[in-house]
Amino acid sequence: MTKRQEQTLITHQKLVDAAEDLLKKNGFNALSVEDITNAAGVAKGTFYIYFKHKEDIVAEICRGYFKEIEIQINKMSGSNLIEKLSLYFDNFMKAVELYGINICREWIRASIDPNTAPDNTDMSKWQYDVDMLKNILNNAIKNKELKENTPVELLTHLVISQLYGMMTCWCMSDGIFEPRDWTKKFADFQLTAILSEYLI
Amino acid sequence: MTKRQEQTLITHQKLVDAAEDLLKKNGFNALSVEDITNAAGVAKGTFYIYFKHKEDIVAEICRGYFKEIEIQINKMSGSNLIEKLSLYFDNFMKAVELYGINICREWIRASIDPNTAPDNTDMSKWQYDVDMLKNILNNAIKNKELKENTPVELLTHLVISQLYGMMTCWCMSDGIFEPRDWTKKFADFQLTAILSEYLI
Amino acid sequence: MTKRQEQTLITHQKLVDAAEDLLKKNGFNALSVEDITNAAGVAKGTFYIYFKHKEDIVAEICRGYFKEIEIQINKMSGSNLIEKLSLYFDNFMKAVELYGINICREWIRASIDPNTAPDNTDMSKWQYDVDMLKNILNNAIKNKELKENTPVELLTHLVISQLYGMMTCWCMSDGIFEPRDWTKKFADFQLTAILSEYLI
Amino acid sequence: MTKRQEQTLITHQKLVDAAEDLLKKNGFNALSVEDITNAAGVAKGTFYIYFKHKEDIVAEICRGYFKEIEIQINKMSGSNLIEKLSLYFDNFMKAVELYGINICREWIRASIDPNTAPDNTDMSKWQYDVDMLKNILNNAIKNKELKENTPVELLTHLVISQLYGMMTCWCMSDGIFEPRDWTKKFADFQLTAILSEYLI
DNA sequence: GATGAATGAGCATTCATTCAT
DNA sequence: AATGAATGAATGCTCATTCAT
Repeated sequence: MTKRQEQTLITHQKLVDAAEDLLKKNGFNALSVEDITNAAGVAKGTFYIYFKHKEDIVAEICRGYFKEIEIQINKMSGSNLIEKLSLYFDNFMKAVELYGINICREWIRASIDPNTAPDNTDMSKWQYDVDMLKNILNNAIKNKELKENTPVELLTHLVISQLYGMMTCWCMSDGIFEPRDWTKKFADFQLTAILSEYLI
Repeated sequence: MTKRQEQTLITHQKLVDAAEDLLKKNGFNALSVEDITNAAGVAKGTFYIYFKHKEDIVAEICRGYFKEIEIQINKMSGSNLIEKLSLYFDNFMKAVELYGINICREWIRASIDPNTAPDNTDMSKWQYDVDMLKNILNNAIKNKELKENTPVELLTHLVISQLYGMMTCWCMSDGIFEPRDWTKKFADFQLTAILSEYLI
Repeated sequence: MTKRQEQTLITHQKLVDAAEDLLKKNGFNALSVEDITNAAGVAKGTFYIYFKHKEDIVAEICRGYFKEIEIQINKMSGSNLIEKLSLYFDNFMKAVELYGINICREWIRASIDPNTAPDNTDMSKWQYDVDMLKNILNNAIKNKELKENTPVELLTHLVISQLYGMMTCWCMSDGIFEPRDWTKKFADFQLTAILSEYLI
Repeated sequence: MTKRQEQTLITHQKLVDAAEDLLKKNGFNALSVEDITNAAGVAKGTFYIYFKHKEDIVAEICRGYFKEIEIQINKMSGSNLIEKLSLYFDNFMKAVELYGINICREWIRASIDPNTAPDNTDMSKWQYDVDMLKNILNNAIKNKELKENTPVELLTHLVISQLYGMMTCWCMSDGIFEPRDWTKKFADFQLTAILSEYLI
């Protein structure tokens, strides 16, 4: 890599780091391009070399988080279905806690708001999660862990909405609600109840 | 009531109606005080006679919706616990669909965002729901429908997060996800599994 | 008129005067809303109470000038055709000189540039002048000063383009070219030559 | 010519061609250095190796057009004065039509605006035209086609302002006004009237 | 000569809120 | 109570130009 390419990466990272910091501290509403560039120690115009719109840097930050969760999930290959789903839940919520309440608020806000990212034609995080869970359940059918007649779509939605509900309630309670405790209980408790009928 | 007091009520209602309309049509981000007063047919300054801050009118609109839900719930007094909770769910989601996606987005957005309503010292909608559900469960214990050792807090949170998760996913899917179908399935299916252990 | 309406007129005038001053001094390119409001002694936002777009104040200024010319023209009713046209020319150019080179530059610039005024659906100044001249010639035909077969359109265009050409050359020469001298010579000289064939 | 010098010429031409294209398509206001370099397929910085300022490339483009007109004029040597001037007019307007309305708008705009080209110490196009016409008339005096007492300056200005007026009106009318028709009529008609007194 | 990242001044426009009338 | 003019901070984005590589 040439020195120039290196510099480019560094500047890009400085911007992302600064934006992430500010996002964690103050949330999206208080995020301005000028604040980001000031914090990153570059000129205002530099921002627009790397991002076409203000929203794009937020999208990139979120994408980074999603990637990490995905990596975690893919490591869980060996275990059985309930363990897998429990781990999925736990990873999701661990991530949620790690990122902090403002990032999660932004995550929900952006997912809910259709006008957020003009160029963000990526599949939404929500759809992404739906697909990933469906995949896990379909694989379980293939592996004879679940019956053929399992209502994959229905179960997926129940699980997903529980997951997003946990996160949403956590944000609403301003962090008082303890997501991982409840998540664990959900897994131990509700997941078994839901799946029992279809487990082989 | 004097004629003046009447006029006051009328103007207040005109403002609320106009804001509600705009909120449903365009969502919160596109809502400006000027638009509201224009639509209501009053001067800009009049708004500030009735509401100290822009957010306050939104809070009032949401409060109206919550009230309606509460009234529905209170009518359900006769039935047994599972029926009651099923009805609660159904009413909640019926309301969600009725209000439309933009109102719900605003509802979530406002619930999530701590900076929304400066003067809104009301208990949050979320806390309100938590308390109402706890109440239902506690009453069920008193009425000997549920065992004494029922983990009320835990069950409440599981149910609430499922409820808010449904709504959140509905908004995220831009209305594709059908909340009432899934809600019904949740009630028939998951609720029984969760409660069975504690039902007397 | 109430005190309030008076104040409105005053502020509006302050803005127009300030903008006109700056336009005369620096031309359109150097004209910013902030400069205008600073010069007018009002807040930046006040500008947008009176004008939807920056260009609109320029349009209004120009409209003011056109109006004045029109008033002059309408006073000339008694005289014969050549006198009338000479006076028209002279008034036009007197106005040009009075307004100054920057106003005229803006006038030409705005007339030439189709993207200038978003809301300016007014007939263009050029078309306005064309129509006014046509009118003068048509009236002369009615009054038996000109033959029936006078090529009104052709003469109008020759005269108009001479008029605008004078103004344009004046701007190009940065004021060195003396428009009124040349205009007078044009009238004495060229106008007679052009019209002689058609005069009765 | 070395290979390097060749390359230099090629890059220079690529820039000019790209700028000319964009100018014709969108006019000057929409012309940015980045657009030019993108269209030319070179880096942004490359532009500043060839042109000190953005305006300079426009000046060069216009200069190219002027050169062409000049070449046309110089071919006309044999004919008599009226024919020569008619041809001059016709060539001028043929060029105007050929270049298109956006180039002409820019031409006028640039001629009118004194702040356009910081380094452009060239004689202006207008002055250039004035001098060329004066030259033609002075030569006619020398060749005994015109009387000694012909008011060269006056006639020059009348002719030039008619010429620029035609072009200006063409731009103002957004191309509706047909310059070459009117030009021909001007030549047949007005030119003779103006000159008749001085022709020998 | 070529590159393209970096600069930073510049600018139109929005909008919640105040307050004199 | 009602008005609507006035405020002025806030902000996303553009773009000509520079300069290290």
